[in-house]
Formats: sequence, C-alpha cells, structure tokens
Amino acid sequence: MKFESVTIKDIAKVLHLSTSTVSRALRDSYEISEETKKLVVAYAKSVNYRPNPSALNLKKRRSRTLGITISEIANSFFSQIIAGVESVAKEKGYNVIISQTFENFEREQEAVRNLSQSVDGMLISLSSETKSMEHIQQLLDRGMPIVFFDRITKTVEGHKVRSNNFKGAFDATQHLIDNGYKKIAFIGNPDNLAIIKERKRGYDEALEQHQITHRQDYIKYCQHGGLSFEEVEHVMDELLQLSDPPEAILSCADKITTNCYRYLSKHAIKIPDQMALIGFSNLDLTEFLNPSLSIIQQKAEVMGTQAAELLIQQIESKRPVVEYSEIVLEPEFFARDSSAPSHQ
Amino acid sequence: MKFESVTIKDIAKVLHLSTSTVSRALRDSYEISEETKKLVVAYAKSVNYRPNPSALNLKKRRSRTLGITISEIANSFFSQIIAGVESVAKEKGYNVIISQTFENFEREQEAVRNLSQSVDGMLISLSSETKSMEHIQQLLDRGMPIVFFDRITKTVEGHKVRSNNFKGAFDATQHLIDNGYKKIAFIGNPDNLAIIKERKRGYDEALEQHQITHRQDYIKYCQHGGLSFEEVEHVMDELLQLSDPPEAILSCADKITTNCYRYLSKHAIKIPDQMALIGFSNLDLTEFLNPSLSIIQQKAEVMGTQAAELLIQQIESKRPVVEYSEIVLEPEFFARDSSAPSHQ
DNA sequence: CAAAATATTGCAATCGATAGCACAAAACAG
DNA sequence: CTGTTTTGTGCTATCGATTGCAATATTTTG
Repeated sequence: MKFESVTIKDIAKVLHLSTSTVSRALRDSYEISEETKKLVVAYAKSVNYRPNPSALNLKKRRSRTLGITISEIANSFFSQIIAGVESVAKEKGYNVIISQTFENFEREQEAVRNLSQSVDGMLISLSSETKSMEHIQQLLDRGMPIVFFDRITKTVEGHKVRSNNFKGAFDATQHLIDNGYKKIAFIGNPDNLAIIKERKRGYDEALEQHQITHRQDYIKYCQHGGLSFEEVEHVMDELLQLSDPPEAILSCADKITTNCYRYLSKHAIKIPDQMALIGFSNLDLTEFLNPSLSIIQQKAEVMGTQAAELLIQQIESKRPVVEYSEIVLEPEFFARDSSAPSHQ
Repeated sequence: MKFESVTIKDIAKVLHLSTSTVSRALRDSYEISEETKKLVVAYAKSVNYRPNPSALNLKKRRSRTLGITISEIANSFFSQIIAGVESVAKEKGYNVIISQTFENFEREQEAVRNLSQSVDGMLISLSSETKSMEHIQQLLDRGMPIVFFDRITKTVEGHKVRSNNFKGAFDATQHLIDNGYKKIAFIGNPDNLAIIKERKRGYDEALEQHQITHRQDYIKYCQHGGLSFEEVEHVMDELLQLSDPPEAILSCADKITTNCYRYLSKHAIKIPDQMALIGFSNLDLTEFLNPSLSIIQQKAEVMGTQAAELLIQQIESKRPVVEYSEIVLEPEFFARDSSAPSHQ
C-alpha cells in the first residue's frame, strides 16, 4: 500500500498556475500578488498540503534530522538524554533518529555509517567496546557536524558535553571512606572510555588522599558495559572469592549498578553491612529501594538539551566551526542507606 | 557546514561512464558486463559510496522509515516497546522516528501530521486526551499503513496489538480481595482510552463476583495520565479525605503507579497496612522496593516487535490489507508485599 | 504617447538515483 | 558479405520542490 499525498503540481493544475508560482506563493514570496497568494494558501490548506520532505532534502541538501548513537534506549540515563534531545530538536524543527549500539563496536560502526547519509549531524556517546575512532574521524573529515556527549574521547575534535566524572567518583569514594569503608572495589565499563578513566582517577585520588593502599584485584571492568546480568555476576563472583574481599563497591554505570544490586539481593548479601554499594545511576525510584540506594546522578536531560543545542548551532553555522566547547555538568550525589556505616 | 558525499555522478565522471551504467552496475543488473560491474563496485567501495536516501525516497516514493507515536520516551513501558520496534525495524532495514505526545491531543495531531509525510507507516499508541480520531482516519483514508498498540480504539480499523487488560485488572483486583481488601480504589488515565475501559471492566467484574458494592467516589481518572506528581497527589488527597477512604489502590498506568508509591512514601502512609497498592508497571526494580511493589507487567518488548512486524508486513504488502489482526498479549502478575494482607 | 520601470507569472534546470528506450558495436545466421 | 540478433551503454524523463532568468502585462514617467 502506498500513501498518496498532494503535491505542488496537483495544486498548480487545479488553480491553473505554474508550480513555481505555487511554490513561491506558499513561501510568501514578494514576487507573487496578494490575490494569488491567498488563493494558493487557502487551497493548499483545504487539501492539507505538506511539502514532500525527501524532495526538500534533495534540493536543499539537508534533512533536518539529527542522529543519536547510544548504547541502549531502555536505560534510564539514555532515555532521559533522548528526552532532552527530542525537546530541543522539536523546537527547532528537527527530527531525531536513534541508533543503539548495545555496547558493540561493529554495531556502532554500522550505525554511524548508516546515519551518515540521512542526518545533518550526529550526537554520539561511544560504545564500551569502541577502540578506534576511524569511522568517526572519516565523517568529521568530510564535514559532518558531530557533538560528543557522556562518553567522549580526547582523540577527536568537536563539541563535547559530559559530567564531571572525576568529582562524581571522588565524592562517592570519599563518602565511603568517611563511613568507615577501606576495602572499596571499583566496577566499571572498559577504561578505553574516557569517562571510566576519569571515574577511576576520582576513585584513585580519594584512596590516595586517605592513604589507602590501592589493590589491583579490586578493580573490575565489564567489557560489555554490564548489559547482561551474567557479566556483572561473573565480576561479583570474582570479587567475593578473593581471600580478602572488598566491603564496598563503587559502580560506574547505570546497568552495572542495577545488576550489582540485583546480585547482592539474590545472594542475600546484606547491604550495607556485608557489602556497601554506591553507583552512578539515573533511575527514578532508587530512594525507595530496600535498602535505599546511594547514587551519583547525572543531569541527563540537561546533557541532552545542551548537546542538541550545540549540534544544531554547528549545523546551522555559516562558517566552519574551529573552536569547540566542552560543557561539564556537575553530577548530584545522594547518600542513602546502601552506603551507610556498617554495623558489623 | 555541509557534509559532502560521493554521488553516482562523481563515480561516472571518474570512470568515464554514464550515471545509468553506474547505477545499474551497483545494483548488479544483468545488462552490464561483468568487467564494468567489477570496476564500478570496486571504485564505489574505495570511495565509500552510499546512495543518497532522499533521492531514493523521492524516486521510489517511500522512506523506509517507521513513525511511532507514544506519550513519553522516559517511561519504561514505552522505552521497552521502542526497543522491540527498533530491533525489528533494523533487521528489515527501516529507520524509526519517535514522536512524543506527553498525553496531549494537540501534540498528537501535530505529531501524526508531521510524520505523515516522512514515514511509510505508523505505530500509534493514543494519548490520554485523544477524543477524536479524525486526524488518524484522514491518513487511513489516504492509505497510510497504521498499526495501533497498547492504547487502541475500536472506532478505526487496522492491525492492533494490546495486552489482555481486562484480565490484568481482574486478577489484580481479585488478588486484593483475596487478601482481605474490600475498599478498593481505581486510578487510571481517562476512560476515553479503551485500555482503561477494559481495566475498569476487569476491576468491576472482580468486585461484582465478590458482591462488593461499587463506589463511584473510589474511581479516579488522571486527565494527563499522571505524568506529573501533582496530578496524582491531587487524586490521592481526594481519596484520603473521603469519610470512608479506601484501603487499597489499583493503579492503571506506569506513571500513576510510581507516583502513588511516591505519594504514600512521602506521607509516611504504610504500605500495605494503611494502604495497599498494586499497579500496572514495567519498571525494572519494583521487586526491590521497600515494600516490594506488586505489579501487573506487560510484555512491552514483544508488543513492540509484533506491532512492527505487522506494520512492515502491511507496508510491503502488494494488495490493500482488508483483514486486520488483533494480537492480545497476556500480562504477568507479580504479587509482592505492597498488596499483602494487612496486619492492622 | 512612447519609453522605461515595475509587477506577475512561467519556463527550465537542478538536487541524486532510477529505468524505459534508443543506439552502436559485436556476434551470428544464411 | 549482408541482414538479424545479442550485448553493452548512453540519453533522457522522472520523482517534488526550488530558483535564476525570461517573458508578458501593467503602471509610471518624461
């Protein structure tokens, strides 16, 4: 089944005008008489005329579409970001196409390649597995406007929007130490992601400031971003089987945090007495969990709006952008029961 | 900044061929010699040629894009549905454009109108405020393939995918009654939505089977789908100010359920002793809430895949579809502490 | 009242890709 | 060695909308 819609040609035929006159009349050109304009506009409205976007795109060499590449929609952090992006996009007359990578490098390459022909610009949060930036550099070289958010990288240029990951992790770790925890494990996505490097740095710094020995076996990376419970389960098993297991966990990704919580509940490990937990998360109801979950919350929606604004600005800029901004948003820290002092 | 990409014309010029030859060679036409094909394909690959989607869309009169209209992305139920839709769409080579209505009728009309020119078909879940179906009937009349999901309506024809809402509500209400609750309130989106009518019917039926008097003041509808806390707060205030307030609540929407829970926590009303709660929800961590939340969970991702499959099938069907299927998915019920027998 | 200026409108090319048809060269038949 | 078929390629119109330029009609000016 195909959808038949009214074209400028149809209107021209009915009104005995040329397509150029109709086109100009609809766009309120000074060259067209008021009378004709009124006629055309009224008729166009009556038949519910809408310009064909493909034709416009072809002619204008743009699509008024933004592409966004994230790991997974069904992740509150990213869905909040999308909400922010959509609101700005809509306001400025852009559509948004979402591509999910599921933390997979091949999927990211494919997503970026597919998107490249259909969008005016892209918003990218790298996948956990992304090691090379070739596919993105290629687009940048050909002038594709790209804004990086959340999982950014230093290896390419462009506007960037991110959280203050160092501070988020530092504060959380400090808070654990203040509450009497010394054996603190760190679980994150792979550290080819700059945000994880930063969070790790925050964690390290807090430990150092309190002269706590740094233990390599407390550091764990989930290659697939903790998307599956099994991945986190495996890491947790390893930690618990250590001869001297940690007493607290700092989790550095939404999915990992959730799955850690799930793991501890499943194994009836008391939080925080047997294991304290604190993690990056943008879930809505963490305060009502039992025990309530301490989180580092990012300003996801703001991140989305800011990134989208930068991108649209770059797309619509007359001259090539040579100076890039890096926006840093402060995460909010919520101390709750899951990281309270242990009573054991 | 604009993005310059390679066109068929560029290739033709370099290889001293015509655009038609290049086009045919790339599409492996029998008319072109093997030699030329190889040459063209190799060169196209070397310059990373991708056909311009707008040009293709214009020529082929289709966009390989699906539109989806929902109330809000940042709602786990809908983001799970989107995940399902995206997976099928991707597999079959379609893009997806998402439009949010935020339960507002005008936004829905606008969304549908905007989408109509850029997509090959639409997936629609109506907004809470939608009363007239004119805007959608118009598109149907012009042959737009549309599949309705979740919030469907009987007033228009088309493939439909929904949950067994009657059963979901019936089971939940029955469960409350079995646990000793008789004064059960019903909170839902407005009942112009068929799903709410159905859920109400399930609720009514359960009460009747147990000869429980039906009280009109226990029935509440949130005009805006409980999107804002204030809306739910208002309804809850009303219920609690009744001379004979309810002892249990059946909530009929994800957002309402969450906000009810939030309200009860905020007012330190003990769940379930002072007020039992059970609701439709697709949130991930409800089992870990304190108290754990009883939910009726819908098969959101399946709903997304099924709806997308029906839609693509309809889009690609040679002849007009005249017989429509209605897929009914069984919701899953999880009895937890929030609806346990009261100890008061 | 003729010439010039202005106001309206239409023609045709264009964006990138496709496809019907025409055409030339090579292969084959008689 | 001419006439027909086969094979490979190019020309051109097309999809829907825009826009520079040409063309006509109308008004103004000297």
